[in-house]
Amino acid sequence: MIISNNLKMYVQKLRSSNLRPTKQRLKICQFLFNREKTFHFTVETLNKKINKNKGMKVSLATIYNTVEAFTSAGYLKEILTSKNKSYYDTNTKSHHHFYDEGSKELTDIHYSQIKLSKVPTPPKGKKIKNLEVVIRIQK
Amino acid sequence: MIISNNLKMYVQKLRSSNLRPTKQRLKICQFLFNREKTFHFTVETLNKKINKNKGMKVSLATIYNTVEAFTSAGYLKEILTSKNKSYYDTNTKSHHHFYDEGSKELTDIHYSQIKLSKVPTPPKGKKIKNLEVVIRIQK
DNA sequence: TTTCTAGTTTAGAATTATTATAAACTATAG
DNA sequence: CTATAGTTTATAATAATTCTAAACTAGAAA
Ligand SMILES: [Mn+2]
Ligand SMILES: [Mn+2]
Ligand SMILES: [Zn+2]
Ligand SMILES: [Zn+2]
Repeated sequence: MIISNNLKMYVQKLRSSNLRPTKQRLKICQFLFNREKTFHFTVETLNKKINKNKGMKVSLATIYNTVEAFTSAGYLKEILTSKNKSYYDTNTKSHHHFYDEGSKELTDIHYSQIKLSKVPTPPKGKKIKNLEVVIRIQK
Repeated sequence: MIISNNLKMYVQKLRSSNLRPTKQRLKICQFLFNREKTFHFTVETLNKKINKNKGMKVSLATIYNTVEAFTSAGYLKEILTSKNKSYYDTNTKSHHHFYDEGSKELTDIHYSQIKLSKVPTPPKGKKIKNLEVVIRIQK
């Protein structure tokens, strides 16, 4: 895969969600999606990594806006683990996580690695939106 | 059960955890623990309910301090559900929850109501701290 | 190509949840 | 009763996030 091809791909991807392919968004796309493995992050860590090298600076407000836009568009998934801080995941498929309370890091658990053989029915009028497990681990 | 007996009980309970039985703490104990069913709350809702009636006012700082002290003492459990807001539970036994994204309310699921027939081993050097499931529900 | 405009970026202000500070108050040991 | 460590409280500080409004820009239309 060649970088320029990726760029074109991201332009398509953004356009298809009615998001203009700005240089900020493309930079964030390259950073987030041009990788082999799942990436888990907070806005704070993403901001640091995006603005580490001396290229064009992306403002913190734009990082927030973009993460929100990408989540709405289905390119990112929000993972609820930690109180007071939002975590995001480039793996948008349904899957589970380990959450390390020490390092505060998430690790994927493939969906098939956890089997829920008994699940309660939700209260009437309500349906299950999501059944992903977060297993808290520590030393 | 008579209120005055409860009061004595809470005095014991607090003393046994090296917490002085102040009138603020006893008021919060009465409110939280003198009830049949599990109570789920945030600091915001607890503060409102404690200070609704025209009795002695308990400051927000004390609500925070007390919830923290009771959680450390094992009288309350923190439930991680919502980003950016801490939820607490008077049911300190290991159990699961429904979390309604609309009403933002928690409902207990008894531990036996969910069966995890396959659970991955944690990364080496790490152990599972907690395996409680939060099932997100919506209309 | 230039023009127009809605969408976007940005710095900074505002908001929300929580924690820290430090002075006044109080439970309780002696 | 007195001393003192623990507690409460108003308020300030911090952290994460959202809001605001002005400057900027992508891309449609002229
Ligand atoms: Mn917070
Ligand atoms: Mn927050
Ligand atoms: Zn993941
Ligand atoms: Zn519960």
